[in-house]
Amino acid sequence: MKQRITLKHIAKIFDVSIATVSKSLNDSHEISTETKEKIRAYAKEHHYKPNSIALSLLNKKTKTIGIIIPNILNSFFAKAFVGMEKVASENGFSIISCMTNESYEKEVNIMELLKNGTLDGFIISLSEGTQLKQDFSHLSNAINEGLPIVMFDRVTNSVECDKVIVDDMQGAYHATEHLIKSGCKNIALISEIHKVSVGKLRLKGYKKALNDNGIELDDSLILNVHKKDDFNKLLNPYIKDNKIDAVLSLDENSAIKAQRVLLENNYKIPEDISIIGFTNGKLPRFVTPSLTTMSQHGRNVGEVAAKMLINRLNSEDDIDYTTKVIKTSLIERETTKRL
Amino acid sequence: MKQRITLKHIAKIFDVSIATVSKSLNDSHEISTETKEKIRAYAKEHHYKPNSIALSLLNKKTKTIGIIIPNILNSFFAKAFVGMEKVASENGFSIISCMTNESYEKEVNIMELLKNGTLDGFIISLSEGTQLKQDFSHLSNAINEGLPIVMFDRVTNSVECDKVIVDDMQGAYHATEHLIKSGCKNIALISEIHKVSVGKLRLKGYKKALNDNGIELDDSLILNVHKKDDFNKLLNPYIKDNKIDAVLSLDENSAIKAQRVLLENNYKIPEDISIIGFTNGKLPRFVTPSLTTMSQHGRNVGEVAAKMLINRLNSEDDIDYTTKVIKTSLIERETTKRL
DNA sequence: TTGAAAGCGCTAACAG
DNA sequence: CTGTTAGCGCTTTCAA
Repeated sequence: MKQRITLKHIAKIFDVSIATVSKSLNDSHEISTETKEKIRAYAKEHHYKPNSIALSLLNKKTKTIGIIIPNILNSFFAKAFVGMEKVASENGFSIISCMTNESYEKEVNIMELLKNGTLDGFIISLSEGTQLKQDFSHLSNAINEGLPIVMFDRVTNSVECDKVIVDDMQGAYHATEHLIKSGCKNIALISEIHKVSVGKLRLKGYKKALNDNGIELDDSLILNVHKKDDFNKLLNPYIKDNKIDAVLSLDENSAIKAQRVLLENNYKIPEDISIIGFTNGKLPRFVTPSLTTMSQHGRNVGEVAAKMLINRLNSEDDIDYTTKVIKTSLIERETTKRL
Repeated sequence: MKQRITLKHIAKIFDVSIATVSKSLNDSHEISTETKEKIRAYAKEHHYKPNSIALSLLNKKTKTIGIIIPNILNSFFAKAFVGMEKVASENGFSIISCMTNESYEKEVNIMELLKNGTLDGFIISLSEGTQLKQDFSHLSNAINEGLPIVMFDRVTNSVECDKVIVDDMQGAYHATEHLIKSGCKNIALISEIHKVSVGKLRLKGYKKALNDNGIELDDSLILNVHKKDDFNKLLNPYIKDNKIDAVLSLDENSAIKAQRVLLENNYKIPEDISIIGFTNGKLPRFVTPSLTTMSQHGRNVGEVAAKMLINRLNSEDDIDYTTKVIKTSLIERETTKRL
């Protein structure tokens, strides 16, 4: 195992000072072309690489950003992550990533751990636990300590910072209206995410769409479910009495689960029952019949978030905080009737 | 924005030396309880955090590992990533992650970039480009420079290092034999990954299983496809003449794509045609009929890989390189007949 | 054109 | 018990 080569090594070789070597490698005009060339040649040949830890210590900048997401197995977050990684790497930033698994404690611990000088800033989507607890001091502390934060998707008004969100309410409104226009009147709403901000906003959009279209809200059609719930049992009451003609799912999984149950009960989709889901991963595309979904453009969300943070980090002066809204779009597939 | 608080600050406050403060906070017995307590109290109150960049420079250890994967949107890699993140965080390591998008150049660039002192070691699954080019010098260089590497899943014999692999050949063998035992004789093999090591191994397992069971290999049943290929066209010749009674897919997507086409052509699954796929993400579970797959236990692979690297980093003396093999297991669902 | 010195934040050996 | 010093690898005055 070779020792990593440092300025000191090179200095010794040529019997010059460390400063001379440093300046040579930085192509300073202070140094004679001759020395510069021999030093640079040597450095190249021996694959000299500046130690970025030393540089970080000196510059108080690490060119690294922390990305904190609830769960990378969720395809929206995965896509957002891909977008961030792309933008970061294009701009010479590295990414340190962590998953909270929806836990407030993990989120706080991670942030405490990473507020140790290794990062220039954070991009975060709040954990469910945090949105329940409504305690954001770990975030505001970070900002106070000079670590800028960009929040995306799951955000809070209680912290002032840059944000990238999806037009959740508008998206759900649009989806609901689409179902109504295609003739559906009894639209069940299924959600695994009623506890987080985006879930609440989407619910609002659903209600508003019903209202605007003169359909009375039937609370019994709103199903707040849990990941492990048995969809068969859940949906049975609605299926038996033909109570519903459409399902709007607010999260990634429940649309697919509902679809399975409906198919098993020999419903024709979309003739008998239409379905629209949120989050446009592989699942909706490959399922049979393929699922109409609201795309949240995860990759785009990620790109924008990373750009916002990097802009702030690269700029000298303070920039006003802004919130960018990414438009959702309805991807029509086979679980909805054509208008 | 508050300045980050340093030992120097605290030293000035109490008019003691920096060393005293350092020792106090490290609970050195050299310091009087009195001073120790007042200094620690102050530090706590003001949320003092040691600057880990400075510590890294001093210790020449960053407690950070780099994870390089082809693509996080692949659910095997995503699961492996989750496993690594878990183990790393349990052991106080941070993770810097990058995606190569299957590109050799990106892989090399990333590694060059990260060989700058920010990392203690790498965990990598080779990009398709690298496996095609068969140039691994960026990896062996890293090892020579004292950066240990653990390779997982897509590995190469050309580099000596720790490895975690899946028993790909055995897995494919098992899957093929399962199909044979359930009465299938004409088993089409579809693969998007014929260019990478694991794809080749799985192909071997398929061939061996046929051979061991007295079925002659029919090369025309081996379909090397590309992501964007139209599966309808691809499968048509086989479907038309009833040439196949089973499909074994070696990658994550093609099983599902094949299933779609077969369903559209009114085949009964598994009665007419059985299907087995590789990689056990959400897709196979939620699809109708649900898909029998070989699970590669991605999370487990990731955990083991991270443990291997961390063990090596934490241990003083050299450890012999080892290769761990994670067993695949067949998850029987609805696309195969019960034996 | 080159070098000496200071400093980024911290620890550790050694002195006092 | 406390402080001084040196040093991790690097850049940047300032002096020679």
